[in-house]
Amino acid sequence: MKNEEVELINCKDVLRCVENLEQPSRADIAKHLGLSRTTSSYNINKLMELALVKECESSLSKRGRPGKPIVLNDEKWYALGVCFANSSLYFTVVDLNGMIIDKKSVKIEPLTFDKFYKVLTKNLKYFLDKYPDNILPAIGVGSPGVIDPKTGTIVKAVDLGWYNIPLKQLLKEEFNLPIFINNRYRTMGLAEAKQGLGKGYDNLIFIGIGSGFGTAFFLDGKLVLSTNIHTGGIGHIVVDPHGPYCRCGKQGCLYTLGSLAVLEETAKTLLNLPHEKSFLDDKNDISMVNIMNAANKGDSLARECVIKVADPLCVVIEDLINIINPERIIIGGPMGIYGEFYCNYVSNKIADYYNTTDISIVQTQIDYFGGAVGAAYQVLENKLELVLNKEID
Amino acid sequence: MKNEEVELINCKDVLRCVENLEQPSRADIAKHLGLSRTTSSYNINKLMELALVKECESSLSKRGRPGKPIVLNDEKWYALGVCFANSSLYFTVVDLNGMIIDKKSVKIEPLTFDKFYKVLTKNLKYFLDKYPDNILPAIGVGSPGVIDPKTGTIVKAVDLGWYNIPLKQLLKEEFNLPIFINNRYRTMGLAEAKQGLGKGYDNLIFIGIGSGFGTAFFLDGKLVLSTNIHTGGIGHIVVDPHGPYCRCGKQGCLYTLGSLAVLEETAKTLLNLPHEKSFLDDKNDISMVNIMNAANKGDSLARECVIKVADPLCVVIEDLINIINPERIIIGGPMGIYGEFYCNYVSNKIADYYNTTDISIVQTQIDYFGGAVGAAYQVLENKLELVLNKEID
DNA sequence: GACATATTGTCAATTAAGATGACAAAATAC
DNA sequence: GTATTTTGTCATCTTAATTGACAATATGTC
Repeated sequence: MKNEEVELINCKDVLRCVENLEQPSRADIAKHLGLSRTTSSYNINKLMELALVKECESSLSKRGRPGKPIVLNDEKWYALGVCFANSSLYFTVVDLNGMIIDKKSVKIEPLTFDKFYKVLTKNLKYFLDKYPDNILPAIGVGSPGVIDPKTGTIVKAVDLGWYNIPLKQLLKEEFNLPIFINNRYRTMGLAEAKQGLGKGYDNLIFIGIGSGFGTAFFLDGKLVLSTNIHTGGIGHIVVDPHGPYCRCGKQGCLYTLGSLAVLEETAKTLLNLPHEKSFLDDKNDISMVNIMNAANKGDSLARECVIKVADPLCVVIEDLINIINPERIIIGGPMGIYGEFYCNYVSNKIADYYNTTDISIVQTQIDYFGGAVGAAYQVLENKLELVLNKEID
Repeated sequence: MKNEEVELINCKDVLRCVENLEQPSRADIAKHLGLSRTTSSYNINKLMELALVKECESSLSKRGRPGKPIVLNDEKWYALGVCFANSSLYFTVVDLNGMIIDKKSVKIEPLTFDKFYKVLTKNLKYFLDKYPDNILPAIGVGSPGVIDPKTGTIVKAVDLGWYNIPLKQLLKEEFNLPIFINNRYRTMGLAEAKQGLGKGYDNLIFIGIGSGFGTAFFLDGKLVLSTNIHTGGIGHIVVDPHGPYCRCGKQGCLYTLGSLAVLEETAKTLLNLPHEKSFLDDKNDISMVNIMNAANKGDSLARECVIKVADPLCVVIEDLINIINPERIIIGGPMGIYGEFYCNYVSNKIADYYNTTDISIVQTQIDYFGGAVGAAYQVLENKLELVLNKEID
């Protein structure tokens, strides 16, 4: 290992300490890493020069000279992240703590790749120009579909009809900056893992549910990149071998029984049959959001629809628990965001079989902008190298 | 990072080069790691003094002074591994290449923990005494049941009636050596990943099938420790929600439909009904091994039995493919070892739905001693620290 | 309030490991 | 036979972590 690398590693370790410990002093960090106070101090001073950390006022003090508490510097550097979801591009600018400084969403109409790319680049330029001295020189992206994070290619996004689009390369040529791309449910999961309901869990699954199903696995504390790249993901796990045929070639997979489309169709069918009075009777638009909201308020017809799509999800979640044994599963994406009753139902049903101290199932806390925050976290994870102008991929 | 650590890391990187490259010279290693030839040489010489590597005769040569090829030294250090399977303890002594130098198996009768522990310690002592100057100061163990590798506890081994046994601590006190413990299917998987059919695959699943089901996941090139520690593993994935009740509380899980016991019961049932002539008619003992062998030879009644337990396995394997997306799945453990037809049937059935260039399903190549070889690999992975007398756990 | 004790952050000097450049050794190319 | 290429090693240099000393600054105790 080169000396240069060693210094980078030490610096990174020190930076991680600042992130993970509670306002540590130089001495605390030295103790935590087994380094000398001198080395800790040397690296902290270097990080201060780079404006990645700063000293703040000491609060409580014990016997002895009080150490100066070090925290992430939230005044100089920001990270730019963008995520495509809900037919819109969501842009966020976050500080080093992942707190949103600026944000914007833009509807893509008509929904073509050309329009998407035009809005994407135009707004990225807008934010890069708006904070010329502050934005870390990189862009984080969350995209729908099957993404290969190494090459930065959208391998396929079936619903959009996009295949083999080298988005990373396109953006790299456009902006001459390092680009970090991952599936949008991976970036949403990253946001939850870093600052949301996944914080502190070493073994975590984030399930994103919208028109399709996506997952982010965190095992032994790290986001697993290899899973679910090329195959159908959990959406094509068979729940009922006698169920409806799917375009994947099998019958009764989760996609055919538990998707957003099934929820909406079920509601329409039930509303056309004789039924009790329902909130949904008044609505012109029988959308997922309306059904979820009605179910949350206690509407029995809506709840019947939600349960119909939640039961197949429970089967797949049980498979996930048996195979992966996560400590927590977070249900996110559009159905998770609006599905308070949906998530509670799944959580309670799983609690019938599994001990809730071993596994908790919770509703996501982040909205559509969360995917963009997670995309920005991909940049934040490389902040030191970016500020030092190291080569990244 | 302490200077000491840096040296260890460099030394380890160099050692890994010797393992992974084809007889590299000092210069090859320097090039591969981006180090200077001086540093590469320094570390190789250090490793030679520790008797972990050695020079061998150069074979092919290009223009210029030929480098001296470096290989693992298979003459000085051995690793001791033991695995409990098939009511027996399997002991192996392997060299640094993982080649078996010495082996022994002992049947445990009666099958109690006291007897197990007595035979275990007695034979470990035997091998430690037999190679007093050669055995790396550590012991690798593969055990049935749910194992927590961090604490080294057998959390539960239901079939044996063992609960919360601190095996690592017991052996540590007995031998005063570092102990590495993992589930036996994890150690079998490790052997396959290191030297068998899993070599070269970054994303790999080993499924061990005997009285129960166990798995070892290798993701992004590393054995995942967190999965399947506390829950039922793939054995309790529901295949048919209307199937037989299981002690896990659910109906139709893999354990109730695809286990060794189901195979044997199915054979007994079919043999009592009117049937074509079968090899099994002559046997007094309708055991898994006999059924598998008959099926391998083409016996139709035996094949019917095998297919009955293979079909549920296929369902679970499809789940695994959808969730994990491995490049290869290796079927091992007793049913895998004897199940040539069984494995081929599963492989062919999966090939109907998935592209065989994306995913291959193969029969294990290692026998019962493989679990002990894998257990020894746990020691080999720490050989440098062990020889340097570094603290391990 | 005075003094002892504890802890922090920094400095100069020391130590250690990787890099550099030179050079002899040992092969092939022409 | 000579030029060319590549290897492994040596002395020297560079760099970053450590050590030990010391001033600064807090609390605890009498």
